[in-house]
Amino acid sequence: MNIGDVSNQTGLPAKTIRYYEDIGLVKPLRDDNGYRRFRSQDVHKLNFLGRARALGFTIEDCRTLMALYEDETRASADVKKVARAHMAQIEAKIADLNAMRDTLSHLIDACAGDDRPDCPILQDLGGQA
Amino acid sequence: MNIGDVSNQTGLPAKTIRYYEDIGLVKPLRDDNGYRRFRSQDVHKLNFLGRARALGFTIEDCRTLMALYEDETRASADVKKVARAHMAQIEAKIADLNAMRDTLSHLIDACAGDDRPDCPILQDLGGQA
DNA sequence: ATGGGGGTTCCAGTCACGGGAAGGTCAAGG
DNA sequence: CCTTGACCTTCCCGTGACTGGAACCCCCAT
Repeated sequence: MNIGDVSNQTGLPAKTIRYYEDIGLVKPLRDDNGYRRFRSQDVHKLNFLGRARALGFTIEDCRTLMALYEDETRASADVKKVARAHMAQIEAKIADLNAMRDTLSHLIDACAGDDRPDCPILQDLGGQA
Repeated sequence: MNIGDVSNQTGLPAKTIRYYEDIGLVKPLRDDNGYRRFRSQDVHKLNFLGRARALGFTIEDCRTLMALYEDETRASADVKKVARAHMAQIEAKIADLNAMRDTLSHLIDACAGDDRPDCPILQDLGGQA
């Protein structure tokens, strides 16, 4: 399989797949003409990576998870630890964003949104809250 | 005021303040020795920027908001528009993160987290959901 | 004179790619 | 045989909003 087919099958852009090879996440073979040749196990790996990335794991997390995936003697505790650390990050981010949203929501509600210059949003940013 | 004092007053790292000058958000004067000299209006601007950034506005949004802030003839509608667009982005991000968190939460709950290799997290990532 | 705590510039790195240039390869059609 | 067009290759630059660090200057106190 060439990179275009793999891209279609996995939904990952060809650029991304090349990048993943660059950083050693996947190691396709090469044809005589220099084209990458992907085996089914490569495609499987890429699907794994795509799903992990979709869950927000960093590339380094993905590397760790892949290693665990391929290690038959792994302990599921190690996987869970990575997942929990990541979820903590996500929850922290959600909390941040919720705080922003709440503040913004109040400010937006308080703003007339007409052609006059008075604006509680700018007042708040300017420090006269 | 030198940059260190401004940094203390605004809570912004000196590096960040220099960066804001670089991209034209603030224009402090210079002393004869080359040191930046910040007037109170510069400090005020930096506080404005700090608050806007804390609400998650991009630098470009900040530039726009600052321009509106300094324009006495602005229409509050323009400010509100920027704020609403930003809030939409935030809500989209929250939705994404909530979806990730929910999926992760289920997977983490399902994982024994012991010394055995069986792991529903890896199974899911591997495509055997 | 020396030490320490300011300040300055500039360059490189972050993260996970994306855009685009310049060029090689392959299969189909005229 | 030639061309066209769709592939593929590498390489380099840009993203956003900074952060770290090197190398150097300035000023005051001891």
